[in-house]
Amino acid sequence: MNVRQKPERSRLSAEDWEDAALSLIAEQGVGALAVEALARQLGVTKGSFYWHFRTREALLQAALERWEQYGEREIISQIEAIPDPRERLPELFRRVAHEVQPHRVYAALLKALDHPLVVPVMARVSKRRTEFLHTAYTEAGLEAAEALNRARLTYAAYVGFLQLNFTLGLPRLSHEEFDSYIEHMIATLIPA
Amino acid sequence: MNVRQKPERSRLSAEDWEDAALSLIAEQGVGALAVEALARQLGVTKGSFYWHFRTREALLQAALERWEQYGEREIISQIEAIPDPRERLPELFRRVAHEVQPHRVYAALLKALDHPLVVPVMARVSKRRTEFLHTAYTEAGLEAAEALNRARLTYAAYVGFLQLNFTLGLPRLSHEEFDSYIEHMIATLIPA
DNA sequence: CGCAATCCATACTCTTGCGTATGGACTCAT
DNA sequence: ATGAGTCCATACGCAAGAGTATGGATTGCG
Repeated sequence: MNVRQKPERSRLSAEDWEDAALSLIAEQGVGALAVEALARQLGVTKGSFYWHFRTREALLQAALERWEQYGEREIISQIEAIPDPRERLPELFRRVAHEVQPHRVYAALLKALDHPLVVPVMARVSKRRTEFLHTAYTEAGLEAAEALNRARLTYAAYVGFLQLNFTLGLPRLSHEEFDSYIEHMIATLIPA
Repeated sequence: MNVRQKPERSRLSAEDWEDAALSLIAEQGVGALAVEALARQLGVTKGSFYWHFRTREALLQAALERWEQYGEREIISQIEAIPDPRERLPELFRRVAHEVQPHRVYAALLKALDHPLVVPVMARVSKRRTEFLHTAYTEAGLEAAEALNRARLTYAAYVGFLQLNFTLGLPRLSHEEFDSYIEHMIATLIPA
C-alpha cells in the first residue's frame, strides 16, 4: 500500500511522521492513530515523536493539512484542460471512478467525522469540490439554480457511494456492475 | 431531545439503558458511549450497569439491535399502502425529507463506521432499504438493471446528503433551498 | 411479615495510552 | 576534534475508563 520502505534512514523528519500517519489512517482509520503504535511501525520510540510534535493532535492536524494540500490538484486541473465543457463531466466521472488510492484516505476520514479536527477539513474539501461541480454543470448548460442542486446531488451520491461500498463492505460490486453503475450515473445526472 | 424524564423510577431495566445509549449516541456519537457517563446521566452508578450487561460492547450491541428493529417499520409500510406505484417514490422522498429524529441516530452511526459492531448493522439496513428502492423503481416502470442502478444511486445520494449536511455542518441549507433540492432530486431521479 | 431475588453503591484493580524528564548518540560547521 | 544543535531511547508520572468484589437497599411474592 505504498508503504515505501524508508531506506533505513535512521533520522526521521516531521513529514515522515505525517506520511506514516496518513497511511495508517487509510488502513486502520483515525481512531488507530496512536503515537506508540506509529513509532513501532517506524522503528523508533515515542522519544522521537515528541521531538517533532508537541502532541498527538498536532500530528493529526499536520497530516490532515498535508492531505488537503496534496489532494485534488491533479484531477481538477486535468479536467479543466478539456476544451469542450460538455465533455468534462463524463470524463470527470470516469476518471474519479477509476482512482483507488486517494479514496482510501477520503473514506477513512468519512468514517471518522466523529473527530472535531477532521470536520473542518472535510467541510472545506467538500465545499470546493461541490463548487467545482457547480460551475461544471452551468458550463454544461444547466441554469443557475438547477446546476447548484445537481452539483449537490452529484457530490452526495459520490460520498454516499464511498460509504456504502468502501467502508461498509457491501456486496462488493463486480467490475461489470461497477462500470454499469458509473454509466448509469452519467446518463441520469449529466444533461444530454 | 426526547430525553424523557424517567419519572424517578429508581429501578432501571436493560431497555432503559439501551434507550439512553441510543439517545447519547444520537447526540454525541458512538465514541462518547461510556458506562460511567451514561450512569451519571441516568442518576445511578456503574454498579447498576454491570448488573444488566456483561460489558460495554454488550450494551452497544443491544442498543444497535434495538435500533435496527424499531427503525424502518413505520415509513416502509406507509409507502407500500399507496395504491399508485408511480406515486410512491415522490411521496417517499418527501416524507423522508421531513423526518428529523430518526436521521440523528443514522447519521451518528454513519460517522462511527470505524467501530466493527456498527458495520454489520448498517450493512443490513442499507441492503434492505436499497432493495426496497429497487422494487419501487421497477414498479415505477424502470427495467431490471436500470432500476437496480437507480436504487443504488438514490440511496447513495441519501447517505451522502446526511453526511454532508448533518455531520459536516456544511452551509446549512435554508428551508427553501432544502425543498428546492428535494424537488430537484425527485425530478432527476424518478422517471416521469 | 419475611425472605429471596433483584437492583444498585462503594471501593477497589488493571490496562492503555498520553505526555514528560533526562541523558545518550549522531551530525556538521567552525 | 569539539562544541552546538539535532534526533532518539529509557524510564517515569498520571489520568481515564473498563471491569470486579462485596455488601447494602428495595421489591415482590409466599
